Amino acid sequence: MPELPEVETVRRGLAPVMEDATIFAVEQRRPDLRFPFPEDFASRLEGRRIVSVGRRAKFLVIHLDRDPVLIAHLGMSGSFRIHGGADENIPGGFHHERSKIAAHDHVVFHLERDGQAHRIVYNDPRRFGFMAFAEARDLESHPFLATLGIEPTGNALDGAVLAALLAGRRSPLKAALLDQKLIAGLGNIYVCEALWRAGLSPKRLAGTVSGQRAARLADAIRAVITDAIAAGGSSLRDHQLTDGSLGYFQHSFSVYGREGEACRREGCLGTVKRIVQSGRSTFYCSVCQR
DNA sequence: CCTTGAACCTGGGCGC
DNA sequence: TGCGCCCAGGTTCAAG
Repeated sequence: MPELPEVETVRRGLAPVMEDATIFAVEQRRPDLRFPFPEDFASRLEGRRIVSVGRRAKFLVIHLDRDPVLIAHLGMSGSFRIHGGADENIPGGFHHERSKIAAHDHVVFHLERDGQAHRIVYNDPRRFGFMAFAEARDLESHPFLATLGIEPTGNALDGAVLAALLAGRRSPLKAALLDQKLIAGLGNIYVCEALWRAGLSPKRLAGTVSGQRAARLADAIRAVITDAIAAGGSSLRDHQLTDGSLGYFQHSFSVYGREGEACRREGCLGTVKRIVQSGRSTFYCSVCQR
């Protein structure tokens, strides 16, 4: 899935088309994804104007001109595609059969903006993604968002904050960084990459990271997220950008997916290893990550 | 409370 | 070629 940089890239692709657009029809093509769609999903969206397309951790948060707020998660394989513009039908000329539906296209949002029609298509082969409604005034306390920790973007995540989050934790550092209650938005790829950049072992006890180590790790986390967003995210398997193009950050991976290759750190003679931690692959160099 | 493991799905790649 | 197994960006839930 899409980790934070991929979701942010998707958000930036959707915002120019969705913001200020009116939703004039929603095709919901199955009753559920990971969870059932909310009651009256299509009808509660139809007729609404989109005010903003935001993001919290890996969740897209779409504000409308009145309740509900639409929360969307891409799961492991979800993606949004934008179709249309000048050649698209506009309200009144709208025909369902005009939608060219591909396998696993689960939701089609028909939008009208500045007199032009657009379709936003949500595709998700594995259906680990989901969509939900929240009330704007209770957004922060919605079950999906209430427990999320600090965003790894911006300057809020520094060494002292990170050390406080990790203090006393008995789990491996890798598992702690994946915990969305502590830092919200990191996933398997960027945790591996940040640990390599910081020179810290994924197996180290989380609670042992403090002081200079914590400062280095906080810097590494912010840097890898910033770099990945700047590159338009990573493209793995079926993840793609809203225009169907691919992100480039995967070419910058230092350890992820590089099992058996030489460590890329200057002067390090180690080899990238793959181990399994809590059921998921960890890639790291046991020589320079301690 | 903390931590771990199973469950939810489909599809691609690989070895036989 | 076909089959079975392993693997894949995440989150929720149950149990220790």
